[in-house]
Amino acid sequence: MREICLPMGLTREELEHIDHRLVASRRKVARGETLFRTGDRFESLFAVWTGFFKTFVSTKQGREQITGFQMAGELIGLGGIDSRRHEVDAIALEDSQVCVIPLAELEALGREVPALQTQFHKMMSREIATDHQIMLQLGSMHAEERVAAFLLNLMHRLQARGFSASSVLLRTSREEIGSFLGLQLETVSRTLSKFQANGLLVVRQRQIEVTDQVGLQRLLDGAPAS
Amino acid sequence: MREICLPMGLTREELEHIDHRLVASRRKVARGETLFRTGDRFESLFAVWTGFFKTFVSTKQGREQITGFQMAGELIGLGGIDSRRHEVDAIALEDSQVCVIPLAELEALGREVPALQTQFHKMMSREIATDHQIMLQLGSMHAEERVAAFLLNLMHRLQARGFSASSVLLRTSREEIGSFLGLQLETVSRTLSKFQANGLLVVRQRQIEVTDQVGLQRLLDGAPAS
DNA sequence: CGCGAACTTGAGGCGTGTCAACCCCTGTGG
DNA sequence: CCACAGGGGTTGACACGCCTCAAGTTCGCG
Repeated sequence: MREICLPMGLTREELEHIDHRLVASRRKVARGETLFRTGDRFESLFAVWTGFFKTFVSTKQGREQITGFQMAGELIGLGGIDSRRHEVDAIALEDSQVCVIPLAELEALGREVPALQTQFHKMMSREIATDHQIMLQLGSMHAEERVAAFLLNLMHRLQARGFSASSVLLRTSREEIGSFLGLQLETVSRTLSKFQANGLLVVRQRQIEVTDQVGLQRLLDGAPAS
Repeated sequence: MREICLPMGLTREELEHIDHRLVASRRKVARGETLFRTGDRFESLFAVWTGFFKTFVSTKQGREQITGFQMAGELIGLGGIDSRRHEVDAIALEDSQVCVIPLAELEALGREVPALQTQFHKMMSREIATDHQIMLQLGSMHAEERVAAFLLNLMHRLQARGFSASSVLLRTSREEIGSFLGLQLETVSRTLSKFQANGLLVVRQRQIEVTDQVGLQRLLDGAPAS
């Protein structure tokens, strides 16, 4: 399987056609390093190749809201196309590599290769649908439901990439999880402790062993917490 | 000025080329009527032509989170492109008309008219950026800040369409505002009453007269409520 | 004109925020 | 190899903002 940066259901010929034209360059981003900042001029999208990122918006007063965590195969920067300025900060949470995808190139190639165009639209659409689910969490769920949803979502994405079905190594601090979920870090910590007390999982720092995935899911399906 | 459904910075010739090919049909949607439901097969986007809509996601238990209110010139259904299924319900809040835009047509035309393609990408991107701002509200703002942000956003969008700068006729119930902001309807009502008591605005049912827009903005910029 | 939905307002409870103390890892330098 | 520093994490006590429940009012619509 050829290495590609946009994981798209394209034929081999289409891939040959695209590949080196689309991905202008690779870029390494060390843990803690900033990929781009809010207000930076937008020219390219970034596809995560290896590693893990967070993106966040902030208020003038410095409050931050994490808008997403991105792993291999996911795009960063889609919100900046409209204004030609990035509207989030993007920071690597571990040593990472990204593919740089100039938007102008992507649009031009999309005109030649309809399957690429369609794939791009699907990826934008998926981000919108995902964001709506996050709104649902932030707007209508209690702390335990939010944390359960966060863990399950992370597990599903890791499983889709071939990682363990039950063991999750968080790349994020409690504070970052809290910022994403609209909770304080203490609430995240307490919730994880409670899940452990209830036999749903075992916490060891950032290593989470989920022993009862069904039980976590049941929290989301309306079962009252015990 | 010719009537168009995608308000795009296109030349006259480009418009001639597109218009009747792109907009397959118009559709009237009466107040309270459903445009589409979650799970419905996705084939077309909808551009609001006249009127006002809400979109919302729901949990299995029936909790609802409104993900947005759409007015003239805004697209509905972008989140359904990826899965080919709608991922929200869309309901008209007043008698409305929408343009039906088959996605296949839009993509095909986008290949012929780059400016249309770019415009479409911008509109998807704008939805993403907007959603991030909503996450910021839901995740990190207090009730008063959320209501202030909601009102200011509504005023800006109405002003951009040539409506009054200070008088807003809400098309939404307190409950719908609360669902959008992650608050209970009583909290919305109380907050509006408090704003009135503080001289920021005058509430008469769904008619809001904003008498101190700067004061509302100051609430968002970190001034403590009085 | 009258019914029901929408809205307002109050009282009290609860979930999460806030503040603080302590612990546990990790990495670093002696 | 150990001592130490420091950030990240856990846990407790308390406060408070918002939710919940309830009653009463107003308005819109049939």
